[in-house]
Amino acid sequence: MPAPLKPAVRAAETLAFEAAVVSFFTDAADILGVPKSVAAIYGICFASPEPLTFSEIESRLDISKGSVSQGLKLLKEVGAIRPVAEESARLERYEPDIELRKLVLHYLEQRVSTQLNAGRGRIREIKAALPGTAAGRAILKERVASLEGWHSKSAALLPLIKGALKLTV
Amino acid sequence: MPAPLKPAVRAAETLAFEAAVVSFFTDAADILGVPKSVAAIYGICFASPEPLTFSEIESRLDISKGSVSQGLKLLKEVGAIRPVAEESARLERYEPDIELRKLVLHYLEQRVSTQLNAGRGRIREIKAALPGTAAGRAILKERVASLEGWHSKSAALLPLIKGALKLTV
DNA sequence: GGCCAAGTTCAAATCATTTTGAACTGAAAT
DNA sequence: ATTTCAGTTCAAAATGATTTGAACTTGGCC
Repeated sequence: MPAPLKPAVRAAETLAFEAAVVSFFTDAADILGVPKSVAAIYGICFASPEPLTFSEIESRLDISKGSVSQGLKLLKEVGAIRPVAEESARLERYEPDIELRKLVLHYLEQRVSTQLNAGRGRIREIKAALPGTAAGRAILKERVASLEGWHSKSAALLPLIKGALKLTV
Repeated sequence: MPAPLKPAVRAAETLAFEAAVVSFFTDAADILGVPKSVAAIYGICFASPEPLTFSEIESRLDISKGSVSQGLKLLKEVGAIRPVAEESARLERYEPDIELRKLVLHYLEQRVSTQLNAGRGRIREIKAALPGTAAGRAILKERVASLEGWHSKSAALLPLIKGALKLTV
């Protein structure tokens, strides 16, 4: 029976604090475009002053190993958490990148850029062949022009936003 | 056997055009935060120079009456389409609000504002009780401050974005 | 009134996404 | 060489959101 260096039972205030932080992130999960479990993993790391191991994350959140593994993988790829270099330790520990911008950039990259690029092709198709009578085509032409306007304004804005995120926040 | 004023079989080019426009919007559906069927309904209205009736929408998209009913309801509420005033006609016809801003505003209102407000409460909770040792609390304090910074910057930005959408686009 | 056409409602079915868990891999410990 | 521990993989289960369809309402017309 080894003496527990770290009590498995943690203080009630700590648990409450963790719950509040995790909720903050899981509530935001769909705006950030990540599954709840991923937001929760980020949250639990955020809520701990010491970097956490895989199994600490698993037990504090009570989610499956599979989810922890996949979630950590995504968060590492995106740069939202990073392994803490600790020479001698055999278990990797993770700490959050304290700025949320990595998660936001990931979202912009995945969702917005992807859609803008798909849109570019669609608009080409659409402009290529307006059907119908002359009168009808005139109306459609105007609509498609407004679509194009939207599209190109968004496309122009996106890099600016990305740039702003890199600087500030 | 009544003479069809409007042929049920429409030109292939028209069908292709509609398909391209509908795809444009259904691809964008999740960025806009609406179900695909709703995006499709908006798309089919957008693709028609003449305003469409309920049953035209239903048959051109081949979706159920239930979905058309719910989709039109949402789009009307949001102001993304509007009934065309045509004095004598018994069937309502709908045309798109050609600016996409209604849909975007709806999204900002629903998702972003909601989350920002929920976040405000959470942050209060979180700040109220940082747990742990003094050293730990110092780290957490910094993290929470960064969260708060994010939150308040987003909250400040949102009305500006809404305002910009109302003016331009 | 009774009937039909147009649209609404909502519970059940479908579909997409996320999560689980059990089998597996690899690497250290004995 | 075997055992054990840490983590990965991926097919199947669970969950959550969307869509369907059938029963129902409403309003016009005979």
